[in-house]
Amino acid sequence: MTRISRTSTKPLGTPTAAATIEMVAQRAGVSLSTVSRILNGTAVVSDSKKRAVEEAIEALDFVPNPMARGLAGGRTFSIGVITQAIDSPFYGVSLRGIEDELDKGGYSPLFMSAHWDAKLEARCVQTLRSRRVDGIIVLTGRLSDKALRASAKQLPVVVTGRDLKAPGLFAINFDNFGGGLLATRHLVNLGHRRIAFITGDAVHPDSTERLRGYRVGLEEAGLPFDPHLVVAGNYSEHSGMQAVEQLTRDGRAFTAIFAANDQMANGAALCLYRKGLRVPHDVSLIGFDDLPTSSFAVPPLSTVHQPAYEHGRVAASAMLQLIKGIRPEVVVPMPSLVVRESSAAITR
Amino acid sequence: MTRISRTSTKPLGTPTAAATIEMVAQRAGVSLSTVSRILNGTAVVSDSKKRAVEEAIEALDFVPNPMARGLAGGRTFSIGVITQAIDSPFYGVSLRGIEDELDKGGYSPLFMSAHWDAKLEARCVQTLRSRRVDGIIVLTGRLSDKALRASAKQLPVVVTGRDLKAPGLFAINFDNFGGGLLATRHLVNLGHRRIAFITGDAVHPDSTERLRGYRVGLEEAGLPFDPHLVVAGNYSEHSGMQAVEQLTRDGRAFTAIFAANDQMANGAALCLYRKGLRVPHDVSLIGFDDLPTSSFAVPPLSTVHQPAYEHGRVAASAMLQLIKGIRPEVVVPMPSLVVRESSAAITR
DNA sequence: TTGTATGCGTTATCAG
DNA sequence: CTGATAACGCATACAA
Repeated sequence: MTRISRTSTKPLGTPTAAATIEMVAQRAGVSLSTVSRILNGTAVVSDSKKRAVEEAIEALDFVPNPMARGLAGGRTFSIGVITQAIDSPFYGVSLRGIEDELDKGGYSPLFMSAHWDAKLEARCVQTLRSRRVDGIIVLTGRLSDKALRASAKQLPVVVTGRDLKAPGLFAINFDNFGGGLLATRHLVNLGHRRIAFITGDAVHPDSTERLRGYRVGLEEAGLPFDPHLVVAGNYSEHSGMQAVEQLTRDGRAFTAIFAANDQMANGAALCLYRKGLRVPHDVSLIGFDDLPTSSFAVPPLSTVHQPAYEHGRVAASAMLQLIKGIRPEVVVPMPSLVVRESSAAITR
Repeated sequence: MTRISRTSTKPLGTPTAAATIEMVAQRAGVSLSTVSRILNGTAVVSDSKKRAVEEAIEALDFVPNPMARGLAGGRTFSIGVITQAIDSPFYGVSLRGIEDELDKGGYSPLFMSAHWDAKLEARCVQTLRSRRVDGIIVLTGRLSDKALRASAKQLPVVVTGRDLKAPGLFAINFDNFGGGLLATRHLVNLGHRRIAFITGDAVHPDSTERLRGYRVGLEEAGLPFDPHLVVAGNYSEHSGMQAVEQLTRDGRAFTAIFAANDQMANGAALCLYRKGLRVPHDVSLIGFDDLPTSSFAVPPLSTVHQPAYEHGRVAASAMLQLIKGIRPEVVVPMPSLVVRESSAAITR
């Protein structure tokens, strides 16, 4: 019977009894603080001692205890990351970018999902703060700018998808307008004149920016803006389906659809399929985001590529700089058009 | 653990510097250790003092410092979670389950991606241990059973997708065989007699189990097993495409395809589409996993539903029990058949 | 350049 | 039941 007992007095043969700085110092024949200095590069240390310490560290397989480090130094080397859903197909990629970049700086991410709920998001911030994270990265949250500013007074904050300026706060916005323009121009160039637009969640600035890109794209081409061709979605596949449903129910004539994200484009594609409308023969379709799965959709989806992984890296990099006390300087990656098989020249 | 602050007259950001136990003790007129006891339920405390302390905690908006707790108590209240890719469409849902369940017990997950690389995975374990996590959950990793057993000697380990028994180790396996059987029977019942199978990564037990389900399903129906109809994939969309490519290039006759996961099924669907083969009219298709997006595929994909969210919850729950020192007792959720529109009765 | 001493916020071990 | 007090492992002023 294999029963785990925690009460017993360690009969387990612990191979590595977690070395401490003290042990390292002893083995290297130096003081405890010298080891600490070498570890943190806090001060210059003689080469000989340095070598001795490094050897001891190696030999003892020493790894600093983050807990003690945090307690003593007031830092935890962990960054809270608030995302809306840890299983989001889009943000997931960004999380990886954050993870990778943070790791370079010796930091670890602490992910929390807010599920698109401002209240929950505020709670995430609380929890994160109670965990004493050294900073918080918010991926396009629902928190008010005001709340964000308040948080930034307590600890460094990086937020994506907004334009915002405040001390201790760094906002990174991506060119949603440009992306929207790109997509619209593509459709226009293909000869489409009646292009429907499925919006994202109205409260999202990125959604309204994409819409603006659509409007300007139309304008550029001298095409009229028809409000009836703009239907509201909420970034979910389901809303994409409903949007097409509404469009056809209302008898709107259109030859192309620009969905504010790939998920809605997929929903739209399904609805079109159900109605016997072929993509792209009967209606062209373009999305936004370029989810990893979009190139395998049937047919492969034309879309606006967002470098989500880079987004994550950039955000993490900004945080690292913020922590170091320097004003972040980052290059924000631009969206680009990806033409696949869901969009084609108009046939009628 | 985190208390939601009531509607008080206090403005948003608490400018007060993080309250400590000492401050609480002072305000409540008791000793520091009494507060600790109440916080942890370590011993019985008189009701009067208890009330006083609770009031002080509320008033000071006190939240224990995890760092100090970790240092003193030797615990961190965080659980390492090793997943293969934080942006995996399938595991992402499980992560949410883990997150939610862990939260109930006052624990936080620390996610790490191993990218299907055993070496990297071993490093994740190291990093996690250096962070002093209280336990590690491994989602279907590549680590050898031996390595896992070794880790379990140091701290509680929960692993999914394996059958394994060791002290300090709890393995949760899901019924991949049953799922494979379900899918195969479905196709057989639809009248299909030449059913192709696209395997997952050969090193994965879950993949081979699904294959076994396929074989037994064939057997049950008195159908011959044709090795030529089994083609190797690696769980990626691309490999699904290649598999169909190979099947058709070799001129194999088949009326249905069972892919060992939805991603490969999607790849297969795309390849079929390119070849002018309609789903399900010309060939029926069924996947495995039931990704969130699968119900919006064109056409919506029939598949074997895996309760991934529950998987995560179950794993986390097992970990919590392991930590408490009790032998985990969990109910493992079963897979179920989801018939959508990619599978239909044979037409020829 | 190096070592010493103090403190970080809790838990745990003792006596009362 | 309750309260001192010693760890916990490290960073950091302060000395040398």
